[in-house]
Amino acid sequence: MKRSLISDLMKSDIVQTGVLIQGWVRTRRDSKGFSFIELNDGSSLKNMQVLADETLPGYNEVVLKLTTGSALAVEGDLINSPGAGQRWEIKARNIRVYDIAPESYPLQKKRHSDEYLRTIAHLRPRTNKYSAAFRIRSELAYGIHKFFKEKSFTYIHTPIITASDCEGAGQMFRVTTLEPTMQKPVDFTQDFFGKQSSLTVSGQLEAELFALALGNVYTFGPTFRAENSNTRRHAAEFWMIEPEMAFCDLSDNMSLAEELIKYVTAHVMEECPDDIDLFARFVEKDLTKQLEKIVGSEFVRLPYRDALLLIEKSGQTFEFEVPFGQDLQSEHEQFLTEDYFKKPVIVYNYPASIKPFYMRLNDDNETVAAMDVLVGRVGEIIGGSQREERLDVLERRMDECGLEKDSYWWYLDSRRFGSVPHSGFGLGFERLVMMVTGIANIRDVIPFPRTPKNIEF
RNA sequence: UCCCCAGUAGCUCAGUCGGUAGAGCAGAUGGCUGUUAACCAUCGGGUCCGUGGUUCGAGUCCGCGCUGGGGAGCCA
Repeated sequence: MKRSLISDLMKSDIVQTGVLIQGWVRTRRDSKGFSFIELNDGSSLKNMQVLADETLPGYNEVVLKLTTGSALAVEGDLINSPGAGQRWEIKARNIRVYDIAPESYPLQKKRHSDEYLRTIAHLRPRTNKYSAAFRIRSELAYGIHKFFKEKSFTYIHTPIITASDCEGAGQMFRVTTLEPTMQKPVDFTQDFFGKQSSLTVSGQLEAELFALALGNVYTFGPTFRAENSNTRRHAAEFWMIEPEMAFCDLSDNMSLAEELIKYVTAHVMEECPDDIDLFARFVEKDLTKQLEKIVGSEFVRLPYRDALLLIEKSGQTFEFEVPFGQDLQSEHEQFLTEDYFKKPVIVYNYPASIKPFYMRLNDDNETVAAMDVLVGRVGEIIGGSQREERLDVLERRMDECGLEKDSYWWYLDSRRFGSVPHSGFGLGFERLVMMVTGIANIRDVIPFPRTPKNIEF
């Protein structure tokens, strides 16, 4: 008999005889002469209520011994449930036990704290909240590919191991086959690649090269930062989406960022209504309103200078002041997105001094064509810019940043041979999942999070 | 890396003024009921994070360490 998914059976219009479901027991309730078993197979939040009668073979030895977490196959008939609370149930004809979970099974049929579930990350996808989170994560990933496919972007796989150091994005993890040693200097000519190499902190530079060939491209892959960040929004290994578009200026870039966020948000609201509803009820009370706002309103576009003025004139007391030339603090971002505009805000034209070399210098010679998309609760979800396409300006900026130009010869070549205006950005995938679900900690939106001092599982 | 908070039963947590540990859930046993995180009764269950100190006496006070969380910075 072919296995049916509980999610499909729940949508059935008719009673069905002879169906097979397989899954894990969430709870069992006994009555005189029969038991109810709630079975979940991960296909959706919904459990199938299984009616197990005492006439079943092995009822006393098997059914009455079933514990939360046990694995079963149930053959039976899909019938209308006479009880309140569910439309369908399965009257079992045969129950096959794969495994009885012992009493040491760590998940109970009650609410656990996120902190505890993190210590059993191998089992937490069996809970409602985490199964919902990871179904949404999957659907978001699909939505992103669908968006770019519909816009005729080409999906590029940029390298994960790289030799380009200091791409402007922080500390990198070393990749080496050399034995660990405290001895210095290390002779990297003896190493696997004959050169010092690392895990990528961004696929952007490589994506730019492909944008200057294929027009519109994007990457979607893992990214690594060896920063000692201990916050709810940073992980050492995370996934990033990086579109890169030729013949595209900062304004087009912002438009695409806004369109992408709206598209994928609407996509999961459409495809995962039950899962979203769980988060709206139990995790972030305001979630539905927030998501509707994201999908339905125009994002604010605010030059950096104007952002400073707003913060100054707000009358609010902040812990930090923001003189020109410094980045906005978290509290300022929160003020803009949560208090003042109450919707996503794109801050652009930042001072060149706080942004990396590849961002295009504006005519004022002081700011660059950078943009950050800020959303409530999560903060910076996108960072991007128009890229510096003028070779002389780019080289000057690299000098100012103290970069070794020779090792970027291939990047600079793109400005020598048919250079054009182009733009792109990086979207933090985990932060997107946080935005859409209301989950507050990045460690809870990635299956097995990597953070400082944490690499279990 | 800096600042703040927490660590007590398998899980969630209470523990007063420093006087020797408790509830709910989970588990086991029995009962009841087309049940809905079922319900009722009984029972078992503790390295009070570790370490040193103060004290007649420390879960409780103090020092150090470990782990977790929140905030800040770095950013996606």
